[in-house]
Amino acid sequence: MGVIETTKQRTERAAKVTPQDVRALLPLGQILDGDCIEALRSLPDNSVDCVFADPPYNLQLGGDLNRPDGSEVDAVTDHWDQFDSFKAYDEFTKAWLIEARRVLKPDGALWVIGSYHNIYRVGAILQDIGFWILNDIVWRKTNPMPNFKGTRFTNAHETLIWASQGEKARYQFNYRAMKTLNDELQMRSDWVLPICSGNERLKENGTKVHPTQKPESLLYRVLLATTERGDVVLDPFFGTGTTGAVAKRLGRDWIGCEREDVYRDAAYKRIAKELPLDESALTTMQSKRAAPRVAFGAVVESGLIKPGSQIFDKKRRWFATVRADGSLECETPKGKLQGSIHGVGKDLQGAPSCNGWTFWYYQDGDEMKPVDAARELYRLANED
Amino acid sequence: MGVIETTKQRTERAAKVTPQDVRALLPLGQILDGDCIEALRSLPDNSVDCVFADPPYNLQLGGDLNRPDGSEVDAVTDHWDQFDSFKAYDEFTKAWLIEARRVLKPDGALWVIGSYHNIYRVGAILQDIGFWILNDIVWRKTNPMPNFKGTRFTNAHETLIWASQGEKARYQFNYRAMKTLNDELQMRSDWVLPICSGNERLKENGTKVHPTQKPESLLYRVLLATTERGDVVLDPFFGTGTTGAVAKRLGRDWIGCEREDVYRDAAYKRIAKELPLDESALTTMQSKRAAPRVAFGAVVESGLIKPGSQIFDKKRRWFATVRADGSLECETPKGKLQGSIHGVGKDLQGAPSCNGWTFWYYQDGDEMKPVDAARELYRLANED
DNA sequence: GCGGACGCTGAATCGGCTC
DNA sequence: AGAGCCGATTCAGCGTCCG
Repeated sequence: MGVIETTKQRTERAAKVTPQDVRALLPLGQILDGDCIEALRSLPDNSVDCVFADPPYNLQLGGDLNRPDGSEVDAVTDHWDQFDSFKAYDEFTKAWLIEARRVLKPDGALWVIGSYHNIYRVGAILQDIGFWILNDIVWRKTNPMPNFKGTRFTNAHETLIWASQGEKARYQFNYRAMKTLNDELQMRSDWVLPICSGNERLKENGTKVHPTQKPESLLYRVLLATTERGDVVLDPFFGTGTTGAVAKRLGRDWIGCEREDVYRDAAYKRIAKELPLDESALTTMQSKRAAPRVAFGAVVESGLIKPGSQIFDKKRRWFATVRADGSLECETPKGKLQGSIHGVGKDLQGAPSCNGWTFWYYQDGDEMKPVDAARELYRLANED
Repeated sequence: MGVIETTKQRTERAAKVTPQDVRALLPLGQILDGDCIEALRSLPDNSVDCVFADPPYNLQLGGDLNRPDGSEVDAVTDHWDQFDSFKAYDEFTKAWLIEARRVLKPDGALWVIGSYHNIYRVGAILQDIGFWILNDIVWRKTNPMPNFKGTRFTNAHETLIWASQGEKARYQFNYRAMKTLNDELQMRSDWVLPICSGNERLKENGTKVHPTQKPESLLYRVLLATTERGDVVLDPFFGTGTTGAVAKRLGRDWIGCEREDVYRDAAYKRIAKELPLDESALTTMQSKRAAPRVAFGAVVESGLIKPGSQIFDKKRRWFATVRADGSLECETPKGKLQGSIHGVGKDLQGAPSCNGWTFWYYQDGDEMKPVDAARELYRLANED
């Protein structure tokens, strides 16, 4: 299909323009007025890191809806047809998703939130046009509205879809920050968060400004998990600007689209009051992947683990001699093994792979310690 | 679209045959062999009350996955989960959904379970052909498989869609039984249940018979919520027969479709061992007036205290039968008492009030334990 | 017999860089 | 572009075995 572009093609096209060039063209910190699809069309290709979208849920869309060709959908009839309505909603959804995909960088990610009324339409279409679902997330509301008539289950959750540009596309996931946030357990796909109420809920003369204002805690988790400081977040259905407020607080840049004056005004006021967190607050836990790489040889060279000494696995089943260049030598019944701490560990266990840093131990006085402890010491001693 | 029939048309067509006529034509308690769509075609129109479907998820897994300790994950690589494309999967999905819709009575309901790999396809298609979504339900797993590589959120839930035949169609919802089961709070759209493991998991020579066996507690809640005694439940992807086993226990009739001999054999054996709960256990709370004040249902659902079993006071002066929704029934010289554990305890003693949790005991092996002990166990197993 | 250590496993779209 | 290498990464539940 013509709308689908491979990750490779996108990467090549993106490479023609430098990131600095593109960033300079972006209306950072602005809310684009007018129709969302038209507004998206004004933005350059491959230019934002994250799209967060909270599209309309209602399938009886009234005058809010234009087909991709610009014609207006007449959905307001007494006998409006369910199937016509799905068709119109699908066209609208496909149009904004295609624009979002164009604007998003090849290694950017899309978030969409919805309920059972629309999320199956949205999910199927985003898969159709080439997005690759990474997770779906359930926002479990601590305080949902009850089902007053007792006719169904209390609708106590909404669904978010997180998707990359394609199956092979890269994406940002701050694993360590999420694990830290969740009490040292992996963050799960179900998030328990209260709905937006109290002081956080924007009100004008006692009535809520926007009917579906999302809680900041939800955006906080989304942005902390899948963006970095300085990233650009685009929200095509900006409303009263929850995305912008949280982005500003977390040191991310933002762009919004919103056609209603009332919402835009409220959002600008709200975001102006928001203060970015300072440097130290924004520093999050980094995974080992992001730590500077240290060769085992450097640890040996530094003397933390001595050449000629023996290292061994936790149960002392295997012993190996450390050589001057950081390679290992190990006598086995089947012959002599030699190689890296990883390779020898792998071969000894007959495993598909091995992290030598945690597999091997060395003797330090009375204690045995994983060689990873020596790497830690090395990093501390050689910090910039 | 040709495949769509209005609720009115369906009702008129159904009226030509009496319910007794249709029921006599049904292969109750049988697992139909062969292709699911062909098998469904052999069933008459408008004849079953509920369809529960656990279709292939179309996982599209890449290479092997190893745990951090090097062991290999036993993934779902069965041939029945392989499809060439979204298009092929969609065609398959539409075909079985259309047949399910034809077989289902006009006031029947459909349940489908899936993950993010397939549920958006399924949800959009069932809307397209005229089903009307009543709720989506999130099964939050207490013990999901972790994300070993630290690349995404732990995939800790699956999604169920519950749909009627159309926007105006009637459907069965046992509101009172659900509220009783949930400690006198409305049952929510997120259900916290463990995955199928331990003795419940069917094994042959130490290996699991089916890679994706669902927990009985999940089917228990589905059938208790949306079917009545004597209803016919059809499962087009029967597997090892969880739907049939729970249907039999709850006094519902069932029909299955399954093309794998191994699964059919295991299912027949399993269901043969299952005993239906007796009359009193199956009588659930119907009206508000008879409503028990307390929540004992979740303990019953979890299997810690079995529906149909007897509980008794410390001195074994009184005995009561536990019903499927957590209410009690007790024969006395003065007549039959029914209600919550608290209400029945109170009436038996002629006391102004009674804490049923400490009044009632259940037999656990050789020991008798207060039902509060089972509540403790339940809390421990379901801590948030 | 009991408590703790250890082992196994579950619907999973589960790397990234260099050469 | 594919192969090779480096090395990061897991939670709850249940069963078994050992002291």
